[in-house]
Amino acid sequence: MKEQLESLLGAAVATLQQQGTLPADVQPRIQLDRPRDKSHGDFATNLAMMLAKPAQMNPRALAEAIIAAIPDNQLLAKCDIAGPGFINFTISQQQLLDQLERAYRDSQVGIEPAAKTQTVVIDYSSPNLAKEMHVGHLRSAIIGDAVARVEELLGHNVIRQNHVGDWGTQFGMLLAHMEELNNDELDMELSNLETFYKAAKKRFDESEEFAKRARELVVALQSGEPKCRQLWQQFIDVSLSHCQEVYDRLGVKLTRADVMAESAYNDDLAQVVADLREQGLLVEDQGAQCVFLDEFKNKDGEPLPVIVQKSGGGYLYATTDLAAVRYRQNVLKGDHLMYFVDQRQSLHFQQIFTLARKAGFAREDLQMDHYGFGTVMGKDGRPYKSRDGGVTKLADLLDEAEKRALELVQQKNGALTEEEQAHVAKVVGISSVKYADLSKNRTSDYIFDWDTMLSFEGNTAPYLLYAYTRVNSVFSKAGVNPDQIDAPFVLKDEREINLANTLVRFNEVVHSVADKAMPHFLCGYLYDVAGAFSSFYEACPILQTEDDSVRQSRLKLAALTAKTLRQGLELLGIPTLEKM
RNA sequence: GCGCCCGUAGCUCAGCUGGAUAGAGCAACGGCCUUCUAAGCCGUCGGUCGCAGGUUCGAAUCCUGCCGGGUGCGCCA
Repeated sequence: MKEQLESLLGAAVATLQQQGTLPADVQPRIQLDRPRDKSHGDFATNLAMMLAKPAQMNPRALAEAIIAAIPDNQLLAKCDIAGPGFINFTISQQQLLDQLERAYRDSQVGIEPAAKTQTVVIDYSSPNLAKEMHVGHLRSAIIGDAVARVEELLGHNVIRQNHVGDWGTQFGMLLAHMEELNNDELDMELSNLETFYKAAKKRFDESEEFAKRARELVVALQSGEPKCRQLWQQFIDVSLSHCQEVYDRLGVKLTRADVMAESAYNDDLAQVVADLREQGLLVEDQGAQCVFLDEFKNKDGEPLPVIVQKSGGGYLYATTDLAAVRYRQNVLKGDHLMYFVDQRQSLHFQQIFTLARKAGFAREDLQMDHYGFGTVMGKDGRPYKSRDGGVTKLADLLDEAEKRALELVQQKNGALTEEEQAHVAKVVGISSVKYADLSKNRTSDYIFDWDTMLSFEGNTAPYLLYAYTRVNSVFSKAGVNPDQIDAPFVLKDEREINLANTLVRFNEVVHSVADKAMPHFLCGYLYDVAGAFSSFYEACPILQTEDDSVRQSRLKLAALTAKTLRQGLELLGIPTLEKM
């Protein structure tokens, strides 16, 4: 709808340019808003005010000319000029009805594929395997997964990349600790990577001999010593299965097949450095191989180096990331590389992107974007910590979410069987954590608060899930198949109209999520849908209605609501519940 | 010191490329269950958009300078 109107306005501008009313050289960006106030129509544009100056006309007069130049169409019922020169558009009701009908019948709920489809490589989650996943790993996994789902639905070829850290220096320490344990001890200790890491670290700090062995093992590992590699592989397997458990619980779509570990690039690192040298980009500084980029300055205003090889000969994460860019472009054939990594690494990624282009690793038209996100904070406004002050393991966090949700379910709905309660608690608990994260602006820090996220009021997962079950119960009560309502939509009540207008926005919202990699747009939208439905549900009886055509229409509105909520939540990686 | 992000109601957050009286939820207060799930709905109260300038017909939004917070800046990832 929005796009259609945009092209109508584009045509109007072109006509005015032909007529000489508007100078031919202006190329206005056509801006369309959804006015908050319904008296301002369904859409509004400030086009006349933007063009008033170049046209040397008063905005209201120009607005009239624009309206006159809009081609004949089925879309608009009314165009009004308001205020200083806004044009307010009212969409014809037939158009709204057609759109609803289309969404109702469409398997994608009216979401149109992207104009041009691309291969999108999405780097997300990417934890360090040395430790168990903790709170800090939540956002990348959840946000990245939601965006990946959206990109997929829009028809892009999505390739997930879990760039796990399995190659750093800390693995020496872990391997040294593994060596010291017999098989039984090892199995036991590996069951909790957090304590295993701490134990290894303790040995490392206390024993000089151990530290020496740890450093030897790093070298042995990276040079491919078989015994050492075998030990390492054992550790990685354990750590990856911990990750997989978390992904499965979270409903994050990553699998082992998406793992492209840092170690996988090992063989290419020397080549990366050699290529940089060949390009004349490399400078040796204090024994390290560096590239100095003029774009980035240090504290003295001098160019900042990207170190690609340590003075000892070792490689760094910058080297690996450069190799990864090359792999994603050349092997995976990516058109767009997306990185969902903590905001704090933004300088690093800017350097990598700049350098990758400069070195010719990335084509001019390769799109690379770092989508950073803020920190998860505790209620005290400090980064979220567990009670003992340490980092909270993700597995423990999810346990607590499910536990708290179960308490709620037990006190709220005694009608469910124990089994049902357990299922509802799992879904509600996990979804609450995810939704709390997804519903906030990606770039800002957010405060992690159990009570707010598990509340049934406001923009929360429980509220949305509940709204869905209310819709669903209408159909189970009526014994009607929501997909087979063969009657037209009839919109009379203002709450019906409001719900309908909300439902048809789905397509543009999903596209804006993809454009900006901002899932919270979708959350806000689904909250609007649930709110519009709840108001409708209170005010407009469905099953008790005498008039059958109204009854059918309301059922159909409910069906489309359910469909929209289900699809929207699925894009966020949140399942729906039939009852709760 | 330099770079990036942020500062909106008592609290948690929206506010999309500048647009019409700055919006939700919580909290506070008041209504609505013999009727489709009240885990809901309806209403009232609440703001100098950190401060000061500037650009503009129009600024929470863009620019500059302060104040306050976060984070990053050579061999960790």
